[in-house]
Amino acid sequence: MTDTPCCQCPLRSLPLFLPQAPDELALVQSLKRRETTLAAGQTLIHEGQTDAPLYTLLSGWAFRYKTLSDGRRQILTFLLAGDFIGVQQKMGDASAHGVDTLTDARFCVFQRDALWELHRQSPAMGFNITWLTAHEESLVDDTLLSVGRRSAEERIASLLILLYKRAAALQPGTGAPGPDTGVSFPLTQQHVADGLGLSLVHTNKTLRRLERRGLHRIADGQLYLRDVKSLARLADLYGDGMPSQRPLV
Amino acid sequence: MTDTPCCQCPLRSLPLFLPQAPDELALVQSLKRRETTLAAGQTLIHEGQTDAPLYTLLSGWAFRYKTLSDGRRQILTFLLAGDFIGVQQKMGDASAHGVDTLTDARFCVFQRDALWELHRQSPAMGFNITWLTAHEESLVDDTLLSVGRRSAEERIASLLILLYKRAAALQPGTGAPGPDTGVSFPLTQQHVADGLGLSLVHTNKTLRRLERRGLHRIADGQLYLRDVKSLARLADLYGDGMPSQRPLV
DNA sequence: GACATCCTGTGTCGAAAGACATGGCGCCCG
DNA sequence: CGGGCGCCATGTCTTTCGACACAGGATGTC
Repeated sequence: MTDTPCCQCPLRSLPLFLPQAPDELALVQSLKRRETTLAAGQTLIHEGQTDAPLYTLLSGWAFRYKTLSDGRRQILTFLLAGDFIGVQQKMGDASAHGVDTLTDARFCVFQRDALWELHRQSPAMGFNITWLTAHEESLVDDTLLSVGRRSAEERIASLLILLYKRAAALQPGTGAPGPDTGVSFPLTQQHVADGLGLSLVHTNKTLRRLERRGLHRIADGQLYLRDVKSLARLADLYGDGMPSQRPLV
Repeated sequence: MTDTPCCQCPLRSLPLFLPQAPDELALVQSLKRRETTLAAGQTLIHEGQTDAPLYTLLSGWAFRYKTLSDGRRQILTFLLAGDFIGVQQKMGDASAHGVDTLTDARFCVFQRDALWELHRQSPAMGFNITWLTAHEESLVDDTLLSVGRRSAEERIASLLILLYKRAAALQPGTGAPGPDTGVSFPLTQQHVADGLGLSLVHTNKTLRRLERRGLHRIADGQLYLRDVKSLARLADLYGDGMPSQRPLV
């Protein structure tokens, strides 16, 4: 598979992403080093790695995580196409979190000083980076609320809805979450558990309970929300509509 | 109390903060609207508020939080002098969080479009904003690891160490955390509980247990770390030294 | 001074979630 | 084609943490 020029990036034609001015696109292109592909279950950035470059996730799923020394793992956020990776490790510092793939995934690789060059050469792109970073933080904020204050059922309901929305926004043609429109859902129950601060067993039992109550269904790597209303009520999410348009670097 | 020009801001003379070029300082000054003071326990930004301006916390303590509709509250991060507030709000719909003060606090108020103007007029300041936003996210990441995967004792040990370090870095003359050098600690046990996803009662009992074991002491609004080694081991923190230098907007 | 409020401290009890064990199913692979 | 492995499922038992109840000290206020 050969690299695609930024201006032909298939992501950019999705309605989820804001259009980019040609000169900004050229700037991004100039900072891009190459593309790279990783199989499912591989590590893109090791926890504690010092010299990780910047990436944009082009396709597939991944996740950021931290672990304790005895192996306990917390997934911080799930990464979908369009997510920008690596801003958090402050320049020259060790990356505080690891990044692993959930599926086969393709990444756009930027040179190390791209973060500064983007700011220097284009205030608009700098602003976009800030936007993406702040957005990413708000995802962590939401998860922290869940893990800190929601019950296991509520956490799972919340996760299913939020991931469904993000995945659907990347799947052109997926309309409102209906009982029979599925989105790709590559997480194992272990990932759900690690993302919500639950044990694997308890996650399994809770998922089964919700499924038996007819709230959702997971089969063949697809997630179906069979009763969004009930899920949203459970999660205490007054979730309006689809995520708003966002920049793409 | 009258406003202080940015160039005389007492924070800037602290070794914690990077020095700023004069023209950047002038830019920040030009976007500053005024200063404002809030008493302890007041709300600076309401959850769900859409048009909040940007702030820098000049002195005192505050915290960001989210609540569920039945009142359960999760504190996302604690804010200390130098923290920049409101980047997430500018992004529109998602994740409004509230900001309340813990102590009397003084804020620097910026006009609403300061975020964009900083990027536009100074790439270096834009980069600083990104840095601060990424840093803030890494604090939430740490908390999420705690709340998701650490036991109550471990969470509290971790919180005490991290807050101690942040507070000490703002208190010139505070050296290494010793058994008898205290830092200001204005949190009630309810705040600790809400920051760690614990109940008030369980927080109280856990704090008392650690205190009786001689790991720390809290008295008269001061926090003393009496056995940093043990605390760090408990928290699984390979905490090196003081926080590194950071920009100040 | 009587009272109200806020914060801390403790005890008992129950519920939610974790630990451990075991089994089944699909899949890959030698 | 049998064995190993990863993931899902479920039962039982234990632990952690939360809910409720109540008490005491400090502070503020009328």
